[in-house]
Amino acid sequence: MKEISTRDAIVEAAISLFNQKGYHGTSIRDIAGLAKVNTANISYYFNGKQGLLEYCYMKFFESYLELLEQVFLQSCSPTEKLKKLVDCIITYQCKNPQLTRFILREVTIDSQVVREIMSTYYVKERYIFTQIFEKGIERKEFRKQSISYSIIQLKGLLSMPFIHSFYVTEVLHVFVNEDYFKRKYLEEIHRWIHDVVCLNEKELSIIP
Amino acid sequence: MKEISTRDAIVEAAISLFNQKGYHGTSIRDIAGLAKVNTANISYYFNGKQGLLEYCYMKFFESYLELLEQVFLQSCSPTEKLKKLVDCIITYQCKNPQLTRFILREVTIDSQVVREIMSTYYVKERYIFTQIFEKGIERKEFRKQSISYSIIQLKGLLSMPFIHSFYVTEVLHVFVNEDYFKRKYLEEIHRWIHDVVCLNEKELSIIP
Amino acid sequence: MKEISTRDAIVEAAISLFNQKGYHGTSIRDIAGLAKVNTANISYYFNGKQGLLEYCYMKFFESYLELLEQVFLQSCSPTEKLKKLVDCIITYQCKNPQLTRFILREVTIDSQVVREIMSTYYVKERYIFTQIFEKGIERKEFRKQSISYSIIQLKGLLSMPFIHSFYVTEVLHVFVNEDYFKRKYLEEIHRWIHDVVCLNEKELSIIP
Amino acid sequence: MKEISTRDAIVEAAISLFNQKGYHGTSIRDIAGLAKVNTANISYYFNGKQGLLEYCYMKFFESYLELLEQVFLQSCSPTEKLKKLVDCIITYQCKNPQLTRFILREVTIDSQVVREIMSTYYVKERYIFTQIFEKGIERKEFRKQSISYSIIQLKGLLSMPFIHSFYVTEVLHVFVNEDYFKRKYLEEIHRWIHDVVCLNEKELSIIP
DNA sequence: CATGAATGAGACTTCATTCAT
DNA sequence: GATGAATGAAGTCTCATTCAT
Repeated sequence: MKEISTRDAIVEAAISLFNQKGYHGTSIRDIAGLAKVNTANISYYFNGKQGLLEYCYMKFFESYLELLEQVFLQSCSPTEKLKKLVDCIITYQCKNPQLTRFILREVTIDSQVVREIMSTYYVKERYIFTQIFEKGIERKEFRKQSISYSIIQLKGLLSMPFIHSFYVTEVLHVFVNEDYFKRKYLEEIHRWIHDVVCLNEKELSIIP
Repeated sequence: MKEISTRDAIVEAAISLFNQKGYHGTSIRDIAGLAKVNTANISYYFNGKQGLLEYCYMKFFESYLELLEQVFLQSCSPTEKLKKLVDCIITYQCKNPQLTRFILREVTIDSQVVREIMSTYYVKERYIFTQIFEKGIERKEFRKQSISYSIIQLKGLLSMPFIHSFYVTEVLHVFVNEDYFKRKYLEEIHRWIHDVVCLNEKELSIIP
Repeated sequence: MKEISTRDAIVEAAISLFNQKGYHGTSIRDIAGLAKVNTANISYYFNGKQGLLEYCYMKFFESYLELLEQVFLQSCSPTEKLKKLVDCIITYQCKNPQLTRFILREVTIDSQVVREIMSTYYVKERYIFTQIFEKGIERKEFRKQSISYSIIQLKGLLSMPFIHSFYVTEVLHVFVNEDYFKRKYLEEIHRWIHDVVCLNEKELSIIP
Repeated sequence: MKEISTRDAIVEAAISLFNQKGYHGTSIRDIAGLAKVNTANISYYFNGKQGLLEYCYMKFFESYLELLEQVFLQSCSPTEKLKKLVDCIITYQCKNPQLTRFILREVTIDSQVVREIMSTYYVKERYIFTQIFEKGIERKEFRKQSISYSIIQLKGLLSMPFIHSFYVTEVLHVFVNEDYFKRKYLEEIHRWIHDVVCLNEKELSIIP
């Protein structure tokens, strides 16, 4: 069996601890301790703690956006595409709950790196969302709506159970890591898409 | 003019900095510097940095829950009550955007204090939400639904623009602190209540 | 009933805490807290923590030396006088065990104040001891001996149970504050005086 | 020449300063300064100031008790054994006067660590003393006596010149670090053993 | 590739003291 | 005579990083 590499051990430990205690609340000693490697390796491999954080950002956003783009390029109706996108994101986040939570939290703090992420990854993400919404409205599948405000809602729905996983578990007793959650929650978002984003029959019938 | 007290100056500075850089990313020197007071005052008044954090938690949640309870006791239909509650929360959060963001972020990190908040304030909040949803379902104003999953969505919608205010501003160019935002976003949540939470006519007509 | 004065409350608290935790290990807040007075009073009455310490030194040594001098002036044989002195010192120390312990410990640390105490009080004490020993030797009540070395022994015997009261209680289960201890221990020192300091019959008989 | 290790330099400096100014009166900056090393090394090697203190305790008591046990296991008469023990202890203390003084003083302050020392090292020490005294009494070499009270006296004699070395030097002009002192003072304690602890001929002749 | 020693910077806290009241 | 606010200094400790090995 291949032993886990020092590098990977560090990343794994870092994600776990950044998730639990936040970036600033975690020391590289904690990380090295959990990963059972020497502290100096963190500087060696990632050029310091900051570098390790940036690596985590990259790890998350590179895959995340690749996923988005892949779905975006598929040819299907806007409604279908939006649903697929949502499935995809929830699936990705369910697979990486710790990384997701910590990134969603950390992205909340203003810093040079975060600004760069905003202006690259998040702008791309917005582009994709916007395109879908615009096409949907144009094709009369979607209700006329402020796309920005719809994105706010969508992102709220998509991130809530992950960033506040602690609340969801402790207070609502809903377990995000169970498969049941994923299916059920996707249904809920699909309903939101159908009832809030799309034109429903009632409204349709009003239009002459 | 009344001079601002040392104590209040500290709280104000703390909220601003905790919001910007996170609790762990902020030093008491930063806080004391911004508040233009001596560092030792933080220990003097709040029994240390941790105490200052706890004071902020209390400051936020005490008012927040008082608000919720006030609305909860009003006598009106569940739909009305839910709308009023949402208005109330958004108004409160708009008035205290920095405090809100930092609390929403910090509550994400597991710690003894956060567990206590979960088991007091958040449990009360859930109780209020649950009561309203149950009454709404009972009275056939609301669709039959999993209340927990509805709360997840609602809280996602309510918190998103505040916790991710940076994203909302920089990427979507929506300005949370403008009055326009509040009116517009409330409309959106009302729509969610109407289209997703409530029984709409279509469904009603199906029921014999 | 007369209420205990602020001043006295401070002294009492200080002695107790200096005894327990040492001078440097005690903060004036601790003292003020125990005495239930405001911290500023310590500076007010004693001109700071250092002043309070010096007051304690004085309180101990003034009475101590007065006692010694009183006994010294009595007219009786050197052996009797030495015994009386010992009784007196042990009685004094038994009455003020906390003060005694803390002074005996603190006097161990080199500082300006301690040097002054050495050169006043301790020099006087030595004078008294020396006089008695010299007279005793001269009168052939005492064995010929090095007075300095005898004083070392005597002071060791006199201070041990007080400075190491903790050890005496915990390890040897001898209770210094009981009246039995005082009687018993005085007997022991009297025996030391009789068997070690004095010329005993055997030796006497050798001398022609 | 072998360079002194950082670790050893710290210990040496600590002993010197703890001796001079007491544990609480010494700052780690002082220690690091004297040892000419970085302050952080103290936490690095000893896990904080408290850890350094505990190391000093161990350093003293481990050797001390090893010595005692070694002597204890020799086969000779109780009187001889007691004398050897005393020689041994005085020699050890003369070799480490600073460490001895500071330990004897610090052990005077109640704390968790001190309690542990009492219940391990001091209990062992008492056991050894007690065994010797019991055997001595049994064999009629020693006078019938309260062993606890004899131990108090013995320990008083053994520790006095070290814990109060400052007094001994300044007031009595006896120099503990000279070889003459050691020989002379041992004689004195031997006399105490002979005249106070042992049965002397006079008393022997009384017993039928 | 990996380690342990060592460091300088900076964080939090406590302390003794002062001052206006 | 007594108090509570406020402070500057100092103390301990942790942190991220570097370097020789």
